[in-house]
Amino acid sequence: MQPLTKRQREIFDFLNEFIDQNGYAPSLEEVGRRFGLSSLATVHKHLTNLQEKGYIKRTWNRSRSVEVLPMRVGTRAVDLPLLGNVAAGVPIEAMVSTETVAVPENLVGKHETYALRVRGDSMIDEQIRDGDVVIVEDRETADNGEMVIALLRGTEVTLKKFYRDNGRVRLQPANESIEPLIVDSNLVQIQGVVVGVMRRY
Amino acid sequence: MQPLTKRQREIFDFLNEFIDQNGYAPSLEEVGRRFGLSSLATVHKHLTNLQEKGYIKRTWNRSRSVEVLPMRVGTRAVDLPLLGNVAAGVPIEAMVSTETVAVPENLVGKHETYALRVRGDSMIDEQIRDGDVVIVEDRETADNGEMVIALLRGTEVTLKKFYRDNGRVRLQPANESIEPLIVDSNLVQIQGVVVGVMRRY
DNA sequence: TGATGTTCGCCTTTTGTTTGCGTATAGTGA
DNA sequence: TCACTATACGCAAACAAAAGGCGAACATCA
Repeated sequence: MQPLTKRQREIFDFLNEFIDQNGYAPSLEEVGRRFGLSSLATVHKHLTNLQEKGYIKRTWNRSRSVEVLPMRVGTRAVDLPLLGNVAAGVPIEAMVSTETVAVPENLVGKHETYALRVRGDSMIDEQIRDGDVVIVEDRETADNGEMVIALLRGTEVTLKKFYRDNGRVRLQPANESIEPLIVDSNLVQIQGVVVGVMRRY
Repeated sequence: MQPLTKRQREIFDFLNEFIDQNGYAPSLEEVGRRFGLSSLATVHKHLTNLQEKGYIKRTWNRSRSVEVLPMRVGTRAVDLPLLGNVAAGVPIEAMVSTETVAVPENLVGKHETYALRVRGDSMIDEQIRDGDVVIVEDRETADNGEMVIALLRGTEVTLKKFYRDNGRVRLQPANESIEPLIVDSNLVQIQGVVVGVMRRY
């Protein structure tokens, strides 16, 4: 990013401060007053320079439309909907609020993807603990060993590892104290496959 | 999201406050009364502007149907440098390549932050497995129970949980089969604190 | 029917844009 | 080193558009 002149730096800092304090951007007149500038053209030119150097963004001819651009331009992230909580055996508990989770886009594939918060320690043997967020890809098929969100007999929802066993399906829990489940493949419907985990301390 | 003008900000703040307090949105008349506006058209225009800028949602011709949309924050991700591998007991193995990891910015605090790939299962009891990426905040102090990157006697580097024990320091491994380490606090130097974990399947 | 939201025309104030002109300053090529 | 040039920085005035406001008529929902 291009370096700023002294004056530009001062004005840029003021913009930051003002927006942070008031929740809206200053008008040209307000910027001018702060720096003792009697002409709005001067202010206008400064803002244009700041914009050309990539520090701010403006919408043309809109009042107080200055936005400060974040300097660290990293990779993009995707906002995934946090659809609900998942715990072994209990149906997914839909959430009321429309919460979302920011996820780096390299974790997201081409399918529809959403997030679920894990409740309980039923997946502890797979190093997934209470409170973790799992990233789920919306798919109807899974490969052996993948962790899936499975719907059993149209009611029970679980998070288990998936194995195909000649005609039947084995759902292996990730907790020693829970027995694996072997059922007919037409009784189990896969809702999604876990492609990632995130935890925050 | 487009920035607001002064007036729009005031009205938006009032909407938030009102909904928060009453559980339902104000009518146009109520908004107008609050700001001393005699014409409902004015209020209506303001709400339309707020809607166009993406701050609120309305259902057409429905009473008190204003909803405040959740702020689009943290949609960005930051590229953190993947500095190396960390395993219990072995010094951090610096990586040659300048690899980076995309991390949602709400996982990153105000300190310098970097990432390390975990090697081995020494942290398995903390649900961190081989191959996981830990997000580390560059700090020199830690609170009890935080997971730290610690440098012992200037050579040995480990990832352990940190406890202060009257003048001494206890470093608790996250693997039952490894003994805790109790040392003088001047022998251990904290290099960073783990603030997050990410795994990819 | 009463409360509420929508739309229209018209007005004033606020704000941003543009043009023209001038000075100081820092770098550039001869 | 010196003229040349580009850029930053500044002023003033004219202009254009958005933002903010009014009242009245109209539509819609419960």
